Amino acid sequence: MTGARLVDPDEGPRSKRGAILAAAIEYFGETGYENTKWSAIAQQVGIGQTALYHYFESKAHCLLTIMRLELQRSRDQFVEATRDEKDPVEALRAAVRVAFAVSEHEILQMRILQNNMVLLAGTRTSQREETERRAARELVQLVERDWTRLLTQGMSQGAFPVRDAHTLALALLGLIVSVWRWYRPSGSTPLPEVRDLIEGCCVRMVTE
Amino acid sequence: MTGARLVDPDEGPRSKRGAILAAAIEYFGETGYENTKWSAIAQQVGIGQTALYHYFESKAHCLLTIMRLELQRSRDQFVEATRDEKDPVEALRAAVRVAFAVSEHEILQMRILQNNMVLLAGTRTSQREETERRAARELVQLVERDWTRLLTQGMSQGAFPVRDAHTLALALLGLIVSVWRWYRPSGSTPLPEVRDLIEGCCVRMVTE
DNA sequence: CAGTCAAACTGAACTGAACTCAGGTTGCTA
DNA sequence: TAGCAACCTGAGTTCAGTTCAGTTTGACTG
Repeated sequence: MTGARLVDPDEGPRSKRGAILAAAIEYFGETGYENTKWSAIAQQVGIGQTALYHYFESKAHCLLTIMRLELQRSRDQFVEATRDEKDPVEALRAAVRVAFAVSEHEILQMRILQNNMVLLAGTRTSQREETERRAARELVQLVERDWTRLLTQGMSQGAFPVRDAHTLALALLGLIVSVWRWYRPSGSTPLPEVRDLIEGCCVRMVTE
Repeated sequence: MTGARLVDPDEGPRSKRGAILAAAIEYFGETGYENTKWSAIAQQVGIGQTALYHYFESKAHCLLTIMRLELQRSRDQFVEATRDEKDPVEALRAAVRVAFAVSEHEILQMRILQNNMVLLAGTRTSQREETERRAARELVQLVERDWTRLLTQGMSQGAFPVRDAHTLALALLGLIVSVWRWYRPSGSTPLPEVRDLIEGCCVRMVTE
């Protein structure tokens, strides 16, 4: 476990960093990043707007932190779920299932991640923002490599027909994360049902 | 053909609306919506910033127009490509192929659409923005219904195993449009290759 | 070919949300 | 109980998007 909790271990006892992140996840996830006022988060936490700058360099820095934390968490989960699974098909199934084993807060974080992916492309002007951005980008590439490796291993073992593993990995990832664009806990299809359908799709996409 | 050209038929001969849309697609697509200054588009077109407001109520109104136009165009293409195709599998293949039969400018528009989908969720305060937003949302729902119908028909004909057609349609759509998040014409994998891979994935997802 | 009018445009001023500044307060540690 | 780092604040700044109050352009009419 690399560790991706909202509460950093090395922060003071009266720090509101965790509370700010929690409030930001709520607002950014429900209302959207552009649509939520930075000051609304301050109000929710019960501090003045300017106090936010004690913890984050900017609104974007906060967003990037949320995205990086979620990437870290989901990657850790992937690694743990697939580590000692020898059978490629079972490894793939485990990877998909763990991607959908999320709390309501984590659903919001995935949504935030998907809706603001574009932020990871261009470089940031401020120091700490750029650091978070690079870390997040790095994690995205790691995740892509993880999935690609899972596929190449399956192909070399003969479990999957040989195809462009990297592009196929991007396709699998695209399919899985696209769910967070439309899925709502209040919706008509429960998550386990979605999960099972997507799991089947992923397996069929790769095998045969 | 419903018609989704950049140049509206009922606009004056010295109108710069088309030029503004073209410039906006370039900037929003390459640099991102938030990252491009509204005034940069004015400069590109060769007018003052305030002249933009003669054509669009706001920067967001321009963006929503671009998104609506692209939705309209791609839906028209889908309808035309699948209209008189009886075989469900062939209809599916045709739908996927036409989704990837796009110009470079249309690739940018698809990217813009994907990166700003979140805008279609919340209501807009200004009149014309809200009109465009509703039109775009309506089109999204039509597209989802088109794909769902394609699947239900295939299922009732026994060409596809019976599954939750709507969720499966969302999955197919998610898979296809996710390509525009990472695909670059300058990248290593050419679009026809991507198209063939995705086409195969879609067919395998749905059949068997 | 002068007059008219709507379309097209402009510079200056306004707005609001993100952010900076110049300090003030709190409570843990020694 | 003194020091000091973490934590916080109100007042002010910035800047992109937007509004305002007109001015220019050119197609069409009489």
